[in-house]
Amino acid sequence: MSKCEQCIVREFSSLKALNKDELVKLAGCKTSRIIRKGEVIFEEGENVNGIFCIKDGVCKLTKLSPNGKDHIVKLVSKGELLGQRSMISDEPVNLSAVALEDMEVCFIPKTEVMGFFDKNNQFSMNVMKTICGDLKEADSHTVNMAQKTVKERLAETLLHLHDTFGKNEDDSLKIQLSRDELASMIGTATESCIRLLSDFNKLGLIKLVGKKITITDISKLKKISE
Amino acid sequence: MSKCEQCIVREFSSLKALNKDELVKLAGCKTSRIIRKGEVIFEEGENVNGIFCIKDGVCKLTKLSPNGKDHIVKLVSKGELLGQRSMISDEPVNLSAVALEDMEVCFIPKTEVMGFFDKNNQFSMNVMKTICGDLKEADSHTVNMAQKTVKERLAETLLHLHDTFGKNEDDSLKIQLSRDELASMIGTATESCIRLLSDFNKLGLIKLVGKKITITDISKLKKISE
DNA sequence: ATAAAAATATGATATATGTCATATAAATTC
DNA sequence: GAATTTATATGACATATATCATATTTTTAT
Repeated sequence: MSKCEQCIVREFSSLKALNKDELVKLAGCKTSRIIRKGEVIFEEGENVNGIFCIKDGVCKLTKLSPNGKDHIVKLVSKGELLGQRSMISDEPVNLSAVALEDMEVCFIPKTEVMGFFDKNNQFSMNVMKTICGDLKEADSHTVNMAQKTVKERLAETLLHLHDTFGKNEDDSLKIQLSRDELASMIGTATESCIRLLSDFNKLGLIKLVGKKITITDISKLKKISE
Repeated sequence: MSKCEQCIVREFSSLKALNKDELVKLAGCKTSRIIRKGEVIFEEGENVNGIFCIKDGVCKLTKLSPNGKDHIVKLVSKGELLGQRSMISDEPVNLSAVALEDMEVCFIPKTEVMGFFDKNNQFSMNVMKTICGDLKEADSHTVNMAQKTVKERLAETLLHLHDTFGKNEDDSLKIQLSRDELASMIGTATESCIRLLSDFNKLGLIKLVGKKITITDISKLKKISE
């Protein structure tokens, strides 16, 4: 069992507030897991009873709509925590988590986290601020979905992927989503998504090579995203 | 200055965790305000520096979209608190609050609330649970906006208004929204909203008398909302 | 009470987006 | 490495929704 004290990603999450003793205690009760691309970490409605700390990799948080389509609510990556809302609400998770790449995640049981929560004020404050940030973002998403066109949402999403995950040496977006996944992030049909990508390509805003997307004109994309 | 101890609505919010001493202290620093229908409580981007406790009335929380349209993110009524997220994030508010009816609200300065927050565990836990509930709801809204049709969203919203605010003696919805406001809740053009209401009316799902809306077939509406 | 303004309603039309069909390209399996 | 499956791409068409125009009703102001 690796030590949490020496884990770098801890510094990126609420867990950075924990002191040495707490980290030792944490290391003693956490369990580590390798999750392959496409595997499910947890499913909507499940009782998770703890939180996951992402040591490496990226996953999507999805919610099933009554029309049978999955909607990607959020992408979560290295250093972030999963399942905090559900733990605090004391409810099953409302979203599913599925790995977009091979991942390494640690599971921390609820009892342990709640202990830190009670005793370490900075930790609980960090968690709260994270959740408040998520709420602000979620409201903003709702408005985007309700008021923007698919084209605007696609432009915005491409820029968001660029800003959040960066690019490879060849300038293509580091995060690789299928057209289907991209469509389910912006809330449209896969074909519509493909068509608009193709339009952006013809307009010289992006370059498509196989599955790779390269943004070639950020400012015009920004203009389109409004 | 009225006493918080005797205020009934306190029981409906996170404030119910406060003890007698805390309530006396609260009563000493809170300020009460009457807000007329249509008046703004706070505006997106403003520094609010405290929270509002709604003693009476209902308001809408809106966010301006880049297309110039306001989107109604949430309706908030008697007994609920406003501005919690902003206070915890230590950021300007991300939503505007506008009264839908005449209201009575109390303002509690941030310093005071944060004091309770630090010392009263139950209070901070209540606030967190509220915000977690908001987040769950917001994610669900996002998915609805992204995946459901306008018709489905209208049906769902009517049912939600019915469940949340109840009905008058004549069975019409207690909460009165203009067609414009209803449209800005479901994220559509005012004309589309009016047209669909008219369709629902012709199908016998609702009854329209002036501004009043009466739901006459809940189960069919539920079916439409999916 | 009357005039003016705003809200509601409906028609006509344009546009965005979804759906279904089919072709091609890429990835996976045997 | 060929065969099969899956993902991407594009066309044709249907449908949902937005926009603009105009009529009617309701509310507000004088």
